Parts: sequence; structure tokens; C-alpha cells
Amino acid sequence: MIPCGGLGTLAAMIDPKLLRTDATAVADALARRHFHFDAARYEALESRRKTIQQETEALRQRRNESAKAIGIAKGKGEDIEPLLAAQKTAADELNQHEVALAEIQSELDEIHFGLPNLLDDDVPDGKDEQDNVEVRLWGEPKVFDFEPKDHIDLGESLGRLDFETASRLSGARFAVMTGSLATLHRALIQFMIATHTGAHGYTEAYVPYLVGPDALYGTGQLPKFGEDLFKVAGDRELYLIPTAEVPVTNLMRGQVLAPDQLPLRFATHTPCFRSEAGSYGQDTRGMIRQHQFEKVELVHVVAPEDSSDALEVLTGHAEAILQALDLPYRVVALCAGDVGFSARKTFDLEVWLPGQNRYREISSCSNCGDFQARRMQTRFRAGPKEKPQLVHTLNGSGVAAGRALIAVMENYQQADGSIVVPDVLRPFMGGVEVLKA
RNA sequence: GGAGAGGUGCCGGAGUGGUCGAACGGGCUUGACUCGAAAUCAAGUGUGCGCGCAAGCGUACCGUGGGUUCGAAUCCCACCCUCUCCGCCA
Repeated sequence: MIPCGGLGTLAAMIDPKLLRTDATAVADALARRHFHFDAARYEALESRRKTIQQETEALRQRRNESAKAIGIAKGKGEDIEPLLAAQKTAADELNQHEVALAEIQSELDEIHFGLPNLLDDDVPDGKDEQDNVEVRLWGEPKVFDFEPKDHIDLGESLGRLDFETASRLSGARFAVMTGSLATLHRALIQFMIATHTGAHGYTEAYVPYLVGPDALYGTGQLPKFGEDLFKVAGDRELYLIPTAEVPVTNLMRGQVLAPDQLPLRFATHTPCFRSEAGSYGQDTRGMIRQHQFEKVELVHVVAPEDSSDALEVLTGHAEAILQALDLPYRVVALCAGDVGFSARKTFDLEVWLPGQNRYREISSCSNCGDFQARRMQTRFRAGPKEKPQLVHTLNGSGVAAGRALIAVMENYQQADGSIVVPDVLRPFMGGVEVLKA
């Protein structure tokens, strides 16, 4: 049984009305993602559900009426034995229907929770990363008059980055940083939070790093992507957050917001924990892909008509960080096959890494539309007489701190292996202006 | 971790097996009164799902999940959360 957090019996992700009225259209739309949705099977299940539900409700109606009659008869002191006998058989029939209904409902829920979000019309077609479309380019890769090193060589020769010790403590995909490099890492986080809460007007949020399954269903990590998560041992079902998107977006779970509360904008720094199952052999060297990394996450909760603009604004806020750090980057629009499960449209920011001689993802900004809101039952009421309607949610990294650190190291390196601290980070560096061995 | 109390609608707060989606009070909305406001009076005021053009009707929901019963907000079990006291602790 899929938990819905007591927020309704039929929490789907795509609009269930659309599914019921036009499953074929949904199947066609999802085909762009190269996702196969068996509309015929769904429609068969759905029509069975409808029949059984109507029968069940009719039986319940009779049961309720009879039970009431029994109560009245008893109150008058009449003999209720014959009534009870009839009720008993009716109850058995009802029970059978309820079991059948629950079965079909859970079968439908499984389908519902497995469907990815519908894409925005302007998401480019394509199969994978190769087909993503560059939207704009900022800055130019710096030309070095020496052979630039990668962050691993730089960090290790500075004596402040240590993968060996980390692996003794925790195995592969962890890092230890010490001294000025650890400070530089923290300075990046401080700078990002300060910028977003200051110039960009975000509210800073501090949130739990361990969350229960309902939160993960809400944002879409569960039920399909459980293998990417670290589940902690203990008597409660808790997971380490893979991104602050999970606790922050779920802040409004189950709420009906007033229109003057929107838009909500949160900036949150948290560590993120990812099992990286299925990425064996990828980025095994260095800090690019770690089980634990720090990230500043931006979350918007907006009225439906505002979400398209909000995605542009949100992406711009992430870009502002890279611009302030003077790091060359490009913005790419993810193609249909590469957009994540919960998103309807996504821009990735890719920063230039001289050590790898290419652009690498440092931020991912997504408009999830009403997809997460429906799962979380987060709504707002446009007016006192209006019905509650689903909000739209957006999230984006603003930006990933670990990868930002790599980018700063590689872009600000000098011939002698030292690293110049970018101007905007100096207020957070306790006087250090250059990282030296 | 130990002991106790409790979780009901926007809020407060009744309700310990039957006609309870839920008394009463407050709030809010609308109407009446008023030049206007206050006060007063009257009506209305949850969400999901199903059927229906609609009005409406039905069904589910009283922390969550199970169970008992012809019938559960009310009884039983488990879990979660809140509060008070003790212990411990950043």
C-alpha cells in the first residue's frame, strides 16, 4: 500500500481527471519522454474501478440506512433481531466489494505514482544529454599560459584535500578537506546564502536532513527512486535527504495557503546524500560525484500562472552566483528524454572546468508545475469563495557548493599551484587571499 | 529513557456505540437596521471522490494505520505527535 500521508485516497501526480478522460493523450505526451504508458490497460482498470466503487457506495448507503433504522427501532424498544440478520448478510457483501475496491485502487495508485510529469510544450525533443539545447553562454573559458591542473591535483598538492583518509573512514566517494580549502568551501556557501537572502529576497530555511517516506513521495523520489537514497537504520523509516528540495518543498504539505502568502521563496543550505547506485565507474576520481555534498537550494511556491516566469527568475538567481564568481558557464534546456521525473521543464547550468576542459553541471532548475503540489496536497485559495487549487513548485540549486569549489579551484589556479580567492568570497575567508601549499 | 495527560472543523470547546459532518461559543461571508460605523437580528460558512446540465443526491474523512460491531468521533491494538514532571544532553 502506498502511503499518502492521510491526505486523500487518490493522490496521483498527473491530473487524474485528464487520465480518466483522455488516457491516450497522456500516453502520447509521455512518449516524448520515451516513457511507455499502457493507456488501454489503464482505461480497463479505471472503468472497473468506477463500477466497483459505485456498487460499493450503493451498498454502503443501504448499510447506513438500515443501521440507522435499527437504531431507531431499538430506541422504540422494538424487536430488532430480524433486522440484524438481514444486515449481517449485507455487511458480508459490502466487505467483499470493499476488498475488491481496495485492490484495484492500489493497482491504480501504483500506476499513478509511477507516471512522470507531463512536459512543457517548449521542452526540446530528444533522447538523452546529447540532445540538450544550449540556451546561452556566459563568459569565456580562460586561457592559461600553463597546463591547468584539475581540482584533485590542486587540492592534494596544497595538502588540503584528502580522498585516502576519507575512504578509510567511509569508503569511496567521500572527501576530507582541511584548512583554507575547507574555509573556501564554507565561504562559498556563506556567499550564496547571503546573496539569495539579501539581493534576491529569499527566506532562509533550516530543515531536517532526515525525512520520512511521505515527504519523499511528495517530491517524487519515492516510490520509483528509492535505490538512490540512503535509508537509515532504526525503528522508524527515515532517509537522508538527497537534496533540500525534499524537506523545503514539503514545508507546505497539506496546506491551503492564502494568495497573499505567494510567492514563497526559500533558500536553504544542506548537505545532500546520494547512494549513486548505477553510476559505478562515472566520475570516480575527485569530488564531482560524492555520496555527501553541500548545496544551496532555492525553492519557489507560486500561483500556477506565475510558474513559467518564476523558472526564468530562479535560473537567473543561480546564474548570478556564477557571474559574481566570474565563472564561465552555459545554460542548457534539457531535452524531453533528460528532464527529471517530477519536472515539466528544466534548465541546467554548466560551469567551465579547465581541469576537464569542458562544461559540467553545477545547477539544475526545474518547474514542477502542480505535480509535486498534487502529491503533497499543497493548495491555495485565490479568494474567500474560491475553491482551493494546486500551487506550482519550482526548485533549483543555487548552486552546488562542492562543484562550485571545484570550479573556483580550477578557474582561479595559478602556475605555482596556488589558488586566488575570488573577490566576493574574501569577506568570508578570514583574511586569506590566496591558497598556498 | 521513566511517569502522567491529551490529539475533534478557521479558533476555542462539547460529544464514551445508533437519527453526529459533528452541540455551544468565537471568527468569517451575506442580508436587515444605520448617513456611516459599532451593537443587534437572520441566514450561510470544510475537503476529496462518484452520479447529475444544474439544483442536488450519495460516499469517505473527528492524529495515522489496523481491528471489533448490523452500526464507531465514541470500544480494542499498534504507531506518530503535543503538553507536564523526572533523568540525560549540544
